[in-house]
Amino acid sequence: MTKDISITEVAKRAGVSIATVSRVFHNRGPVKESTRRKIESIIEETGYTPNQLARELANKKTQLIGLIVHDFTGEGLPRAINGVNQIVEDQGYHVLMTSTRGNLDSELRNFEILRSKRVEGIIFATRSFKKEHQEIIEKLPIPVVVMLQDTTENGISSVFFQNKQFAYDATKALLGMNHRQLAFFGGPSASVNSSHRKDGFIQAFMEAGMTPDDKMVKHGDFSIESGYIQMNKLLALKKPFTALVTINDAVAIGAINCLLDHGMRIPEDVSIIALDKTVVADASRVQLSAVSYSYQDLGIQAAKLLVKQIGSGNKTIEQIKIDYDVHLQDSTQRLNVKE
Amino acid sequence: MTKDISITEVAKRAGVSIATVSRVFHNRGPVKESTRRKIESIIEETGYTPNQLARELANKKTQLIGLIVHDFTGEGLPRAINGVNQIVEDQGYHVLMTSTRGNLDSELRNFEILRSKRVEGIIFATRSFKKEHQEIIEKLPIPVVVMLQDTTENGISSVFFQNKQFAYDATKALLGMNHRQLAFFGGPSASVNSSHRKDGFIQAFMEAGMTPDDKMVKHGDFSIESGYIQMNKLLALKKPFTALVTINDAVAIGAINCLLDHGMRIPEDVSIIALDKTVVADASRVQLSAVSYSYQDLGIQAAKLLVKQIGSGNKTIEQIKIDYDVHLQDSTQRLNVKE
DNA sequence: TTGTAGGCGTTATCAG
DNA sequence: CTGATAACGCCTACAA
Repeated sequence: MTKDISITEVAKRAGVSIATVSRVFHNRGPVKESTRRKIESIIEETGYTPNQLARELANKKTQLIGLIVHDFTGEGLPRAINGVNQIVEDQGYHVLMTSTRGNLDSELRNFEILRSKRVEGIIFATRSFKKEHQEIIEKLPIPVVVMLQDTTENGISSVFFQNKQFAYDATKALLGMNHRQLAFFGGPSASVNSSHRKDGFIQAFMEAGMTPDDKMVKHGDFSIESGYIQMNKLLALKKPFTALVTINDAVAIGAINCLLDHGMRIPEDVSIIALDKTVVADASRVQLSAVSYSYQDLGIQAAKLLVKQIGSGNKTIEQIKIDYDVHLQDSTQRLNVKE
Repeated sequence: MTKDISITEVAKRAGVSIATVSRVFHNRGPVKESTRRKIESIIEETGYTPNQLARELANKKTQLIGLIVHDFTGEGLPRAINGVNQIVEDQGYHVLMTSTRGNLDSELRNFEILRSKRVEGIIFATRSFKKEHQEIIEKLPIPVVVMLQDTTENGISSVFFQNKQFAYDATKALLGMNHRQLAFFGGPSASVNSSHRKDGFIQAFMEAGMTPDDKMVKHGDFSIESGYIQMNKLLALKKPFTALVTINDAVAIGAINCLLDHGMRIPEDVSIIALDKTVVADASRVQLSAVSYSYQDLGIQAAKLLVKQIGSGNKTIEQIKIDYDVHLQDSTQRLNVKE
């Protein structure tokens, strides 16, 4: 339980001025070898650590970046946060974290709080980007990078997944395997990412000259249980379908479990492709065909972009799209066309 | 892109002294109504936000707590972090987060960094608590709470799960169902928590008057895949067993999938109980019997304890054990004893 | 009701 | 080589 000691105290004990102590501590400027040693030994025995607050006040640099997220759970976000932290620490920055529970007021307040803490930049992850966000960000004297949403139109840099694009690709893959009766299990209808994925699904569908049946497009949340429930409802409709696109792997597993419980087989009876692949996918008894993309990379790119903007001082708007892969494994199968 | 403005600047524009501006901003002390309005309008139009650094320097309070974790991923930790953040923000504190990738040097360095940032307390989550940690913590002028390990013996407050106890209870439950040939799938042998759970398993086993067979105790990691691999190895031994205790639900699912792939049935052929229940458990086709405890609560308790210690200024050593439940569901079954 | 001034712990500039 | 001293932005007596 050593108490914190100030540079003045060290100087006093060494019988020198604080300027000299500072020089010794930072190895800069000339110092006579004997006094240097004297000071060093005092620093050692007192356990002196410079007060970063004072230091930061003096050079107007906090080496802090702020992070605003809904919460810290979920399959992907923690990985993204990890990516952010990794990059940021490598650059000598630290992360001040805040969570908002998705509450708009809380989000806006967090921008204020982080600003008053003089963070040098902010990474903001949100499920839905609103005008209020844009307004507050515009007034901020520091760069902001949005994660998970494309905010290019709002004049703000962002790093995000290509939701519509990969949903389109995945759907095309199913169509290419001769499937024509497709279902889609989305997330909450309020989720922007979910609706973009739905858009991709529908676009591929329509380009194939078909009109999607509203009844085949369901909404739930991102959980395994939700997949199970949605599938139960779908089966109750007694409408034929040969393939399914799900918002993520958890929902796919729920759907698969439900199908298996009804005595159906994957992929013989139904082909399934998931639009997100996390560790949960490993739990599937059928190797899941899925679109995958790296949350870690999402965080890394966001952090790199932010640090770059902090360094260059300019706020040019950049847009970074994270790559994805469509992996076809055992849960999808070519449909034999019966004439 | 409003620039940050200082209190001096506001005072200048309002034609008053900074003391008056301060009074207005904090609503304290008497201020003439007209000058108050004048100042308020200037604060409004300049978007003045007090510089927390300067403020904190002046009152020697940062309202910051530090968090040191291995990384931000995993099933449980993000929930714990969420719990921490929730409590801490409610109390007007903020969290400075650092991750160490399990590297000892990095852990020690993070203590120094956080200290120099003058956080008022630290929450440290680690997989193995070492002497080096103890030494550095003892020298810190601020309270530290360790999460996930019992560090009472090291004279440091901690909040943790009752690993040995619940492993013992779970094993007893199986023994109570007449199972006598038990296997145990642990995590990495270096994991302290894993070895405590193994201890509980072995103790229950020995209390029943039996000696555990080393071959039936396996080590891997915490993943679904690891469960699958360990089960494959176990089956290769061709040793009979009727029940299995796994380090967590993911490993249980891997083991179950492997058993199902070998044409065996759960729980008819093997009863399984997992020593941790997270969202992954939902993916199991057989409702998993498992021990469950709240990671969120772990974080909440740790944060509450830390805030309390910061407030009271004393560093009394406290120990908080998180409660658990043993839920017996469909993956375990009473064994019919054949005479 | 308002202003002055010292202090918080550093950094940095400029004399000695 | 070394030491004053003015910032940095704010708080808080204490004076006026």
